[in-house]
Amino acid sequence: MDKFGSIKRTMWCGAARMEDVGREIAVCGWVQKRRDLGSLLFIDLRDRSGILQLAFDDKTDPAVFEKALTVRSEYVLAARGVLRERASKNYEIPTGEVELEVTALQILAKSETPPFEIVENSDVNDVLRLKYRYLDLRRPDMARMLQLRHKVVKCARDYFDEQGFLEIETPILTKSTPEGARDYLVPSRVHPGKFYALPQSPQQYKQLLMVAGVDRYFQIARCFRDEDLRADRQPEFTQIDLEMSFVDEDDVIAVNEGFLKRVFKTVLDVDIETPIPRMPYREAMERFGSDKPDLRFGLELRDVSDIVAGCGFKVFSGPVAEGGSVRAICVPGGAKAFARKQIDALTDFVKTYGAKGLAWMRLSEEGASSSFAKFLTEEETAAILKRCGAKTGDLVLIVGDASDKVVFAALGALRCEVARRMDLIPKGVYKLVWITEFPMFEYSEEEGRYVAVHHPFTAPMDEDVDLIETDPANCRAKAYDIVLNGTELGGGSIRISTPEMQRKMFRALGLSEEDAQERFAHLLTAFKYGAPPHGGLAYGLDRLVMLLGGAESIRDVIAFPKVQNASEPMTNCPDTVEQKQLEELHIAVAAPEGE
RNA sequence: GGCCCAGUAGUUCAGUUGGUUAGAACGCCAGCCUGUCACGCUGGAGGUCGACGGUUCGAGCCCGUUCUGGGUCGCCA
Repeated sequence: MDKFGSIKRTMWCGAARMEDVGREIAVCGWVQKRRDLGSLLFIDLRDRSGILQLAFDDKTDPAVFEKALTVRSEYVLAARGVLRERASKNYEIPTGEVELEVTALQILAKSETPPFEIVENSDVNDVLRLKYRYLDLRRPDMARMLQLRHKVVKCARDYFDEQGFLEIETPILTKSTPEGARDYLVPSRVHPGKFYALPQSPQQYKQLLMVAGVDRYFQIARCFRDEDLRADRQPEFTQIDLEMSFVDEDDVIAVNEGFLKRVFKTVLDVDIETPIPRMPYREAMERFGSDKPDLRFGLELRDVSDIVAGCGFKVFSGPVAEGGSVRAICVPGGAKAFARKQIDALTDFVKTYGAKGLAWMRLSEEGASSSFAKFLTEEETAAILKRCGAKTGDLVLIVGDASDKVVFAALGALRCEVARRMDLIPKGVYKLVWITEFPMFEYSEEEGRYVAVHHPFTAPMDEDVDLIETDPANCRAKAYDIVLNGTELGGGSIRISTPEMQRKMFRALGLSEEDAQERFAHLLTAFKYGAPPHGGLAYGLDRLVMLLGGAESIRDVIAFPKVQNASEPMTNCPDTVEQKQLEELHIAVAAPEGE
C-alpha cells in the first residue's frame, strides 16, 4: 500500500477528452475492471464522474506494469501519466477516445471482492444493496441520482433566494400534537416522563415565522412520520417547505410555478407550460376517481347512476338507493385485450379497494358478452353504452357501491391499472395539474367526528365560511395540491390567521377549548399579536427527485433509506440500548412478547 | 393488522411427475495471450436449497409453522 501524497488529482476520470491529449494529468478512483492481455494491461478507473481507461505496457515501464498486475476490482488507485489518443477507440463512453499512459501508480487501498458487482442497472436484491449501501452508491446510476438530488436542492435554494425567501431552520425536537400521523417520540432526560416529538412537518413553526415578520421562509426540511412504508414513503423524508405572508392562493401558486419551470428546465431541460392547469377536487374525483389524477391518458369515469337507479338489477340499483353511485370506464380496444381471465384479475384488483365486484361488457366483433346485460332492459344497456361512448371492440367496466368513496377509489385505481396493462402511458411526458377547492373536512368513522382533510390550520374558502358550522361536509378549503403524472408532488394552503377562525376550526374538529389551548396555545396566542394573512406549500423532495430521475422507488433517491419494517440493514437500527441509558431516561421496557 | 409475491453457489437465476453426485451465466482463483473495452482461451474452487417440524423407502420439489424481504389495502392532518 502506498502513502497518499505524491500523486495529487488534477482531473476527474469522466472529464478527459481529445482536447486534453498530450497533457500530464493525475486521476484517483476505484478499479472498475482489469483487462489483462499478457504484456498489455488495461484498467478502467472509476470515480463519481465516470470512467477513464488506464493503459500499462510491460516494455514501457516494467516496475509500474508489475504493480498494476497486482490490482483487483475496487482497489483504490492514484495514477499519473500523459493522456493519449487510443489506438482503438470506444465510442460507447464519453472518455472512450482517450486513455492514460500511466507512468506513476499508487495503490491507496486494497479491496476484498465485493459482495455484488458494482455495475450499472444491477438487479441485486434490496437488502444486500442496503447492507453495503456505500458499494451500491458507487454504481453510476446511483451516483447520478445523488447528483441529480443535489441539483434539485441547489435549484430550490437559488430560486427561492432570488424570490426573497430566507432559509431558516426549525427545531427537530418539538411538541407532539397528535392530529394526523403517528409521531416519533424522544424521551426527555431532564423531564422524567415527558417526550419530544420529531416534526411531521415544520407547519406550526413556519406559521409562527410569518407572525415574526419573516415574510418569506423556506427550508429543506427533514420530516418524520411513524407510519407503514411504501415504495414512495419513508419514515423520514425531506420537504422543500415554504411559507409567504400577504398572499392569496394565486400568489403562492405563481411563485411555485416559477420554481417548477426552473427545476424542470435545469434538471431535465424540459419546458413546462405555465400557468399550470387547475382542476377543482370535485371534478378530479368525478372524472378520474382520484385527487391526484394522471392526465397522461384518458379512460375517464362516467356516472351512470341515473340510468340504473330504477333498474331490476340490485347490484346497480341498490347502491344508488343507498346514496352511493354506479360509475363506468370505457376501455377502447379493451374487448380484445381483456379475456375473461384478465377481467377476473381486474375484479380481484378492484376488490382490494373495497369494491364488491366488477361488472363488465365486452363489445367484440363477434358480438357482445356481459356480466349484467341480462338483468337490464335493452334501453338501459344502450343508455349505458351511449353514456360511455362505447364502440365495437371496447370494454366497459362498472363499479357500484353505496359509498362514493369506494367507487372512486376502485375506478380511479382501475383506470391506472388498465392504462399500465394496455401500455397507454406515454414516456417522457410531464402532466402537471393543480388540484384546488379541497374539502375542509372528512368524516372519520373511526373517530366518530370530522377530521381535517389537509390540516387544522387551513383556511376555508370565503364563500364557504358559514358551512364550517352548518354543513362541514360541503365546506371547501383554500388548499391546493400540485400533481405530476398521478403523483402528489406537494400541497399547501392559505392558513387561518385569526384566533377567532382558528377556534372555530378546532370546535368543528371536536376539540374542546381546553384541548386546543393545551396543544396549540403557542399558535393561538401568537395570533393575538398581529398575524399577517399567509399561506405556503411543501414539496416531497424525494418524490420530486424520484420522478425527475425516473427512479422506481423513493429508496433510490435517498442515500441511506430504511426497508419496509423501518429498519436500516447497514447499521442495523433500531437497536436495543444499554440499561444505563434507559435509566437515565426514566424508561422501563416491557419484555417482548414470547420471552 | 389483512392480502399477494419471492427466498437454491459471492451475484442473477434454472431445476421436469418426489428418485443417482443440485446446474448455467457472471464473478472469484491459477495459467496463457500486445489494443482490450461484456477481451479471448484452458483449468479450478465455491451449496446447511432461509429456518424448524411433518408426510414418504426417499424431499430443493408435497404439507404445516416460522423468519427475511418486496408490493399493496388499512394507515399516512
